Amino acid sequence: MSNTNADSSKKSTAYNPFEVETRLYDQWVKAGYFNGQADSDKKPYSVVIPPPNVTAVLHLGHALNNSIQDILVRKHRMQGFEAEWLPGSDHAGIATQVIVEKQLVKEGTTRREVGREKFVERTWKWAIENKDQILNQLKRIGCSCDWDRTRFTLDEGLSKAVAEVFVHLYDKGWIYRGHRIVNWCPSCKTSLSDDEVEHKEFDSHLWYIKYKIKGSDEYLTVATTRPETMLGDTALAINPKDSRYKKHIGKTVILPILEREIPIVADSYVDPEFGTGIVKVTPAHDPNDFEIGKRHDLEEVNILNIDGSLNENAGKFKGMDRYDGRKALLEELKKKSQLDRTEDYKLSAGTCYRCHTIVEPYLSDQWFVKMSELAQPAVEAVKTGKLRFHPEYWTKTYLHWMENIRDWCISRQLWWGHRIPVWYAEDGTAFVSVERPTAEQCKGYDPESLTQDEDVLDTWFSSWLWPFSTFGWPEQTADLKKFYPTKVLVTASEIIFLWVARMVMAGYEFMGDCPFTDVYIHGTVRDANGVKMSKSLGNGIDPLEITDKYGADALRISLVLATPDGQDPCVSRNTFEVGRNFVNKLYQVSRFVMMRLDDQKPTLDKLGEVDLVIFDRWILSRLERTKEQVERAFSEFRLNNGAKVLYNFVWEDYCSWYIELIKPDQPNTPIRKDSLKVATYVLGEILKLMHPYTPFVTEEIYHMLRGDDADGTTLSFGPWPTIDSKRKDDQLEESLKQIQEVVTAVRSIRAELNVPPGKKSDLYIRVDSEEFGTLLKNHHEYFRSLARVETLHCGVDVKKPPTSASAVISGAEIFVPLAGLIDIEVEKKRLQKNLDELTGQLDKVSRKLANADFLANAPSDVIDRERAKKADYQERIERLNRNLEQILGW
RNA sequence: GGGCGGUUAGCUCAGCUGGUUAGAGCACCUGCUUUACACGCAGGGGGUCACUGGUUCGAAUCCAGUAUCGCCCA
Repeated sequence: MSNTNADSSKKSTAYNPFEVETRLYDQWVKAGYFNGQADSDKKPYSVVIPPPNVTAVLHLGHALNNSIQDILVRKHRMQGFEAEWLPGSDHAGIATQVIVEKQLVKEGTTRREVGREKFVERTWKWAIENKDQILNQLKRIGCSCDWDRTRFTLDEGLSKAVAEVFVHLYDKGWIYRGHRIVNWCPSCKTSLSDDEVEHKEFDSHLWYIKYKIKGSDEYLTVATTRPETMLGDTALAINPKDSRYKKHIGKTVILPILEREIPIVADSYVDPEFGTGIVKVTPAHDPNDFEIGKRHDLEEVNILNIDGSLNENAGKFKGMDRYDGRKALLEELKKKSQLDRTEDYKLSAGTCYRCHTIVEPYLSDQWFVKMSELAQPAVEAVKTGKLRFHPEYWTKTYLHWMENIRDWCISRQLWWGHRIPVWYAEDGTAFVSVERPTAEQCKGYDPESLTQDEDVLDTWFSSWLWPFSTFGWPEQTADLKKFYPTKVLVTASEIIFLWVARMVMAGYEFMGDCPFTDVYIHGTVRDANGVKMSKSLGNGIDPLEITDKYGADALRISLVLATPDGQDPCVSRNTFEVGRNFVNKLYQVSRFVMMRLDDQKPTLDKLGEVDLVIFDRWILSRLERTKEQVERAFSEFRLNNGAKVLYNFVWEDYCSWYIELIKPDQPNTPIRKDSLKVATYVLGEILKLMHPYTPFVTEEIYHMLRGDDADGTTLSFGPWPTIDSKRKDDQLEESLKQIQEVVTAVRSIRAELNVPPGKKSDLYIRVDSEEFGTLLKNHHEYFRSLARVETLHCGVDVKKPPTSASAVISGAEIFVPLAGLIDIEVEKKRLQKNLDELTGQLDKVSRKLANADFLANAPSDVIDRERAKKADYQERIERLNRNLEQILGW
């Protein structure tokens, strides 16, 4: 911001992504690059998108999730796979219904007033208007989805799949209707599955209530966190082994306020340590009490309406909200002296994952899926390695849940969703069928007189079929044949149970095969303070705002660079500068190469016959190493690593060293022809390796370099760089490291002694070996401008020129004559610092080598290495000392 | 209460099967209108690797425990 003046005085050549990105994306879609072909001979690589809710707008979590998928899909498309990335969205039963209901309330009406048919119609309208919003936003960030195959969980085909699955499981006896305690959200007015409930801690109290024993003046005191449920108590329970209360078993107590007489029962569920060791039993409002009630044949008294208010069973509290009722009831108990005491208590309570209201355990008739058998093959899949999690440790979480799996409550008291395919006759006889039963199916009953179950199915009951219902199941389509099973599922950890595990079960049950082989779990995006981004906190960053500001490529690569394996990325607005800068760097170096190419035709895809100098061979060696590391990163699902490897290779090896090395001393002198070919070829490989991460800028540069018409030229189909290990040369890389050390040493001297950058200086190097000397002499034309060298003197018996600054590196002594420029104090400090460092290291290594145990036990190559180190340190210290003494003599 | 993960430079993180001079990016300091790039170049400062104990010739790395933060499950 402070250099606005500099910006305006010089025309900026910075990369401008906006025009590029929209233009290229249109081209790609028009050309059909993203459309998977079911009849292709290529091996499939298919991925289904975790369908975002129709209610969702794009947030950074989506951006990260979909960037990762796009990177994987694009890479495999380049590798020659038939890539298919199927997009879509899910109808999000509760969330969507809540939105439309709110609209109705604003209009002064309710869904019941409007009626089911009209309400569903209206919700559809809303869904159609909104369901493409987030998918369109994904286009902005460059996702290469097959848009022609976009699906919605309420599409006809997918709905048919849901009904088929319901009937299939019902026929197998794995779907049943039960009178059970479920999690009830009084705000959404529906049941929730266990996995849709989030437990949170609250500061609350433990209330001690006194129950009078009938026919006595004695009281029994009970501790409870939910006093209002007392109104539904139908017993007190004690542990049969609890000697304190044994004598009361079989007696009855009088329920305060309602004055109902209820029994005292013995049940081993009761924990004598908790509270007073006596518990109140409310079978209709607590899952454990429900079980106790079953065992003791207790009455179930429901005291709540579906909105959480107290019903007629609550006596004088009828009509009050549950918490107002609690207050009133406590007042009343106090008045009657039946509230013994109140203690502070940390309460863990379930909340609705959609609206965060505290859920109530609620007794009702619901449909359940029996899970134990379904889970078996899903457990096997992981144990046999057929299904792998990345990072691997998620396997444990998955298995733990699978092995303790509980039945799944799938009915929801909503109107928006797949209506349960069950029809009832007036006498309650139920018929389960994909469509309304025919006369034949419901023998004896008039099909028209049947009424369909009022409830709809859990949204996850449709999304667990997503990997195959989207490809046409239950029809045996060509798509299904080609693209199922999919390859990888990419998601955050929050929905491993809700979605991933269930998909695996459905895959085995209905397709006979695991729906994917790899599950890639990435972190959840947090803000700079490590707090989860959320709408309610308002700490989110809009990915489109970032895209507008920095471009989609910058957004993508920044996110990936910021996301460590399996950990949560902490992201702030300037996180994205990293990617923006990187994209620009790539663009700038490409501009440079292009300018130097002039009319030469670039050799982007292969190197051809070239005469290589050492630096050419070096960058080619580094390139191969980079390819290997990138490939490894992909195979291990460590995209973050892959991005870092590319970042370093491009910035350090390619831009800072290679391009600078081959740049001629004088401006406007052409670069050595074959080195330019190498530079161009390496750039081409960089573009390909980076294309999955930053598709736009790489494609744009590719077009620019080729100079041909953009149409029909694309990196989308590769070729993906292949590895040529023969080009790797460890020794060569070592030699280059030495040259780099020389350059760095000279630069360091010049910088620390404040030599004006424009002033060149001579360079004297005393080398230990002729070999090193020859290497430096033969190539000094290349590095002399990097070190600002006027004349190089190099050899085994070079003498230190008077008043020169010095540096000591392995195998060489470096002298820079600086008559009149040298500050003795500064130079002394420099050398002394260096000396101190080396002395410390020598000390360490000497002690090691003086240790007889070390010499006896360590492998010989380790010992040799330590000895070599020691010799090197000694040599360098000696030289530093000599140089220091000389200065002192000045 | 059970399980999982983290704790390495001011910040965000690398560091694979123990032997590296503990690295990178950002931030910071110094210098620079150097032939693509100030969204840049060069140089530099900064870490008792959470703690304690153990294994080992040798531990950031392996083991045990403690502390602390986070997530999941109950």
